[in-house]
Amino acid sequence: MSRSTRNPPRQERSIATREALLVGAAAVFARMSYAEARLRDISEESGISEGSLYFHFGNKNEIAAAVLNAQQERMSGVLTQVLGGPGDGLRKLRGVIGGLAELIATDVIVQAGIKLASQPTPELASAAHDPYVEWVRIARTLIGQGIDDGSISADLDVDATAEFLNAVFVGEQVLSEFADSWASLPSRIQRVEPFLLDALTKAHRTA
Amino acid sequence: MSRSTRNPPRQERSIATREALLVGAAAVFARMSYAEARLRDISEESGISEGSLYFHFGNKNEIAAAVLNAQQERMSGVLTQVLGGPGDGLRKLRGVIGGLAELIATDVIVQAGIKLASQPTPELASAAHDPYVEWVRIARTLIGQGIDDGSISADLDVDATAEFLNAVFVGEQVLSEFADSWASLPSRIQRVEPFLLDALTKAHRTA
Amino acid sequence: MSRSTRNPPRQERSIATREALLVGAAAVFARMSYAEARLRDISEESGISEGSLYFHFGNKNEIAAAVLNAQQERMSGVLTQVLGGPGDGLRKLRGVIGGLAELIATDVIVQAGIKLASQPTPELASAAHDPYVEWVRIARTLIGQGIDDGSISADLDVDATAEFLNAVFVGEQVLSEFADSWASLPSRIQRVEPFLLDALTKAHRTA
Amino acid sequence: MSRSTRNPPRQERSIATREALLVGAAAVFARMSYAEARLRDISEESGISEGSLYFHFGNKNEIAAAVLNAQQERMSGVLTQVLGGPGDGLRKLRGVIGGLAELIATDVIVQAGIKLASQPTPELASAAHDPYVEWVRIARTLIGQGIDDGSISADLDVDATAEFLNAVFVGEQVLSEFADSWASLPSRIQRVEPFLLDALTKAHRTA
DNA sequence: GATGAATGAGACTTCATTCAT
DNA sequence: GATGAATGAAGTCTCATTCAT
Repeated sequence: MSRSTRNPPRQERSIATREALLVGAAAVFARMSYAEARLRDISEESGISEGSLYFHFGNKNEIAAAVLNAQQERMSGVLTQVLGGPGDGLRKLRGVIGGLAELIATDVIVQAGIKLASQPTPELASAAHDPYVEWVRIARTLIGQGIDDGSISADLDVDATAEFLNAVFVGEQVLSEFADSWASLPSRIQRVEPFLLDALTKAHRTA
Repeated sequence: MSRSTRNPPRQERSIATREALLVGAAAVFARMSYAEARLRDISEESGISEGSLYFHFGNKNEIAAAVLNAQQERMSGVLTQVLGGPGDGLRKLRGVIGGLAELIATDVIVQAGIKLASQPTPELASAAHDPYVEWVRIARTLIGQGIDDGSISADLDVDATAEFLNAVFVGEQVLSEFADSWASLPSRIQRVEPFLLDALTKAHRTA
Repeated sequence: MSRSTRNPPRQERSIATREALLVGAAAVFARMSYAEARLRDISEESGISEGSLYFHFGNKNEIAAAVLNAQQERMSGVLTQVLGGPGDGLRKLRGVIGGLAELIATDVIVQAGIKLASQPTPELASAAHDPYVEWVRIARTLIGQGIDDGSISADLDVDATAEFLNAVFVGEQVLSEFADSWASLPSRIQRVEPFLLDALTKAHRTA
Repeated sequence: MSRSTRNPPRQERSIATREALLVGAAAVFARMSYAEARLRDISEESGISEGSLYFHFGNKNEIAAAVLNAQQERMSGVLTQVLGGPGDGLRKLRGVIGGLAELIATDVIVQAGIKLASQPTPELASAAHDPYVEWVRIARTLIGQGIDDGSISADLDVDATAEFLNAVFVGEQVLSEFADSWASLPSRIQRVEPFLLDALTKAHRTA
C-alpha cells in the first residue's frame, strides 16, 4: 500500500486541515456572532484541535478574515460567470441577483461572510464590506448597460436605482436570516421580482 | 438654595438612574454586538456604577430586554399616532414608513433594538422580533385598506407587497447602519420612495 | 391615645429592632455558614432593612459576636440554675447535660452559636469557644464533687472522664445537626444516658 | 540528561496536575469553610493556575465533590483491610476505630472531607454524608458479630450502642479539630477507649 | 503537522458597607 | 431611628493564546 493513497502527503494533509477549519469556522460564524463564537466551537465543528488552528491562522481575527476572503472569491466567481455570459443589461442584472441568491442560499462560507459583515471588528470592516461594494458597482454598470441597450427604462436615476435594488436584496437576506433559513432566499427573491422588473422597465414617476 | 432643589427625592433619583442606565446601554448596544458590549462600557457610558446596574436590572440579558421593551413602546407610539391620523391607506402607509425612519434616525434606543435583533440571545429572540412582526402586520392592514379606498392598485398580492415593502425598509436600515450613520435613513427612504409609490399604485405585471 | 401604647418610644422601638435583628441573624446562622449568610438573608428573616443593621451593629462580624454573647448568657443561665439546685454531683451532672440539651433543642440563638463555633472567623474564635470551655470546666468540677460525695466512682481519671462526656455531648450535637433536627438532641441524649451512667458509676477497667 | 527523564509524558503530567489540585484543595478545605475557600487559595496551595483548575474540574463544587470521593475511597480502603483481617468482633471494632482515627490524623483529604461534611452545599450533601453512613453500618455489623462470638456483651441494644460509638467518635473528631490538631485524634481515642471497652463488654444497666 | 494541557487577562456577578433622605 | 439606593472590591468562571511533546 503506497502511503499516498492511505495517508496523503504532508502538504495535502495540511491543506485539507486548513480547509476543514475554514468551513467549520464558517458554519460557526453563520450561526452566531463573531464575539460569541468560541475557538472551541470551531474546533468541534471542524474536528481539528484548537492548537492546530494556530498553525494555520494567526488568531481568531485572521480566521474570520480568511472566511471573508473565501466569500469574496466565490461571489466574484458567480459575478464573473454571469457577466461573461450572453444577454442584455436587464437579463444580466436578473442573472446576477438570482445567481447571488442561489449562492447565499447554499454556501455556508458566504452566509458566514454576510453575518460577519453586520458586526465587524474594526480590522475586518473593510474585508467585510468589499463584497457589497463590488456588487453595487456591478449593479450600477449593468443598469447603465441596460439603459444603453434599451432593456431598462431610460429615465431612471442610475444611482438611486442601484441603491433601491441593493436595499431589496440586502433586506431579503436579513429577512431570510431572521427566518433561520437562508434556503428561503431564492424563493423570496422570486416573489418580489415582479416589483423589481416594474421598477426597472416601466416609465418612472417623478417624486 | 434649599436642599430640596439640589437633590431630588429618592424615588425620582432612582428612576433617573434607571433611565440613565437604559440610555447608556442603548448607546453601547447601538455600536457593538451584545456579546462585545461589556458592563463596564455601559457603566462608563451612563456614569452609573456597575454595581448599581444590578440593583435596577437582574443581569446583562435583562438590561437588553429592557432596551427592547423601550424600543417597542416608542415604535408603537409612532404607529398609533399615524394610524389614528387622517388620510387614505397609501398616505398612512407612507406616513408610517416616514415616521419610523425618522424615529430610527434619531432614537438611540430604537437603533440599539435594531442591532440587538440581528444577533439575539435565545432569551431575547422573541422580544427582538416583536417590533418587526407588528410593523409588517400594520403594513398588511394598510395595504388592504388602500386597496379598499382606491389609493393602492387593486391587483396587488397583499402578502407579497408587504414583504416587498418590508425588505426595502429593512434593507435601508442595514445600509444606513453600514454607513455608520442612522441619520441617513430618512433621506435614503426618500430616495427610493418613487419606486415604492410606483409599486403600490401602478398596475402590476404578473411574473 | 397616648403615643406609648400605639408607637413605643424611640428607645423601646430601637431595642425591639435590635432584638429582631439578633434573632433573625441567629435563624440564618443556624442554617448556613457564616460566609454563606448574606446580610440580605438576615434582613429578610428579621424584617429589618440592611441599612438599620449598621445602626445597631458595626458590621457582619459584630452581629455574629452578639449572637455568641447571647448564647453564652443563655447557657450560663441554665448552668447557674442547675448548679444552684439540690442534688449530689452525679445528679447535677445529669441535670446540666439534660438542661443544655433541652436548651440547644429549642433555642435558635444557641443553635446558631454552635454552628458558628465550627467555622470561626479569627475574630470570633474566642467568643465561639468560650461556652465549650465553661461547660467542660463545670463538668470537671461536678465530677470531682461526685467523687467526693460518693455518687461517682472514685477510681475515675477526672480529666479523661470530662473529655469523654464532652465528646459524647458534642458528638450528639453534630449528629442531630446532620439529621437536620436539633429537636432530636434530648432524645438522643436519653438514648445514650445508660452508657454515661455506667461509665460514671461502675468500677473502671484500666487500659 | 535525556529529555524524557526531565519532563514526564503528557498523560502523566496531566494526572500529576489533577492530583496536585486535589491535594491542594483538600488542604484549603481542611482549614476553612467551603464558602470561605477561594479558588485563588487552591491555586496557590497547589501551585497550579486557576485556569487549569477548570480544565480538570467543572467548577468549585466539583472539586469539592472530587475531594469527597477521594475521602470515601481512602476510608473504604482502611475498612476493607481491617474487616478482612483476623480477630473477633470487638477486636475488629477497635481496629476500625483506631484505623480511621489514624487515617483522619494523617490524611489531609480525609480531614477536608470531614470539614466539608459539616457545611455541605446541597449538591454535596449526599457525597459528604456517605462515609458516615458506611462507618455506622459497619459498626452495627461488627457489634452484632461481637455479640455472636461472645466478645461483646449480649444484652446490648445494637442500634443504641452503634449510635453511642458514633457519637464518641464524631465528638472526638470535632474536639481535635477545635484544638487545631487533627494529629491529636488517635491519642484522644486512646484516652477514652477504656470507657468504650466498658460499655461494650460489661453487663449493661437498664435506664 | 497536530494536539493536550496550561495560562492569565478579563468578563459577569455578588455583597458588605456607606450615605442622603 | 430607619431605609432605599449606590458603590467598589473581590469572587467565580470563560476563553484566546501558547508550548512541550
